[in-house]
Amino acid sequence: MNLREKKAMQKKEAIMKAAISVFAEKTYQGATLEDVAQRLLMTKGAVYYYFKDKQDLLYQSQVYLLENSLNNIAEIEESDLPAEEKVSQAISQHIEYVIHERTGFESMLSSESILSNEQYEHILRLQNGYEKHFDELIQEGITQGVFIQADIKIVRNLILGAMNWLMHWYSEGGKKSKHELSKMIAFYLMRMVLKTPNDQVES
DNA sequence: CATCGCATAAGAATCATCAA
DNA sequence: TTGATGATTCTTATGCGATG
Repeated sequence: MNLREKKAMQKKEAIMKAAISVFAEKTYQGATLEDVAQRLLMTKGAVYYYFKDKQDLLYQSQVYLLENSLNNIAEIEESDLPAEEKVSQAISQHIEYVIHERTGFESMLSSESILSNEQYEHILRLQNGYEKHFDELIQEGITQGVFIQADIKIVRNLILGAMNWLMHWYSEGGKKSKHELSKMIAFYLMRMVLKTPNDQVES
């Protein structure tokens, strides 16, 4: 990727981030591309230079968020941390990202009706890919004997469900920083799968 | 009251054109 | 040549009075 392409990517990223927050504030239908453009002190013509149309902007924004999540978890998976630590990190990192880009993830829930089938299917594939990474991390813990013999799918959905529900109750003004909070939640969720001393004795 | 037709507005998308 | 502009055209939604 040459310099020019990198620059263009940065610009696209900036537009996508602006779009995510504008869509979150005014809803997709309620927001105009002028709103998005104004946030970056550009004109809507410039937005059309980078994106085919409004729907394309929404689609690419969501792909962008998901791909970032995927990269994050893949990085953790490839690291040489103990399995227990990997899952714990994946959880707290997911939480911090969801809080950080809360608005974008919220709108992902309602985008099914807006995006084309192909677009939505691609989003789903990315989500599945993310879940798969999570499953692999959990499996690792089980194989290494630090987690209980759990049903991976159920455990994964419980963890993801708990994390994604967070965006409904999290508030900026809370006492805990998002870092503290994510660590706490990771701690609680981990207890669902971690072996306790009792488990160790049995097996 | 329902609805038809029309005016108006707002937003989406295109296009000629410009500056760096 | 590329990125960006802003005027424009196209499209859709909204209001609203006239008409049956």
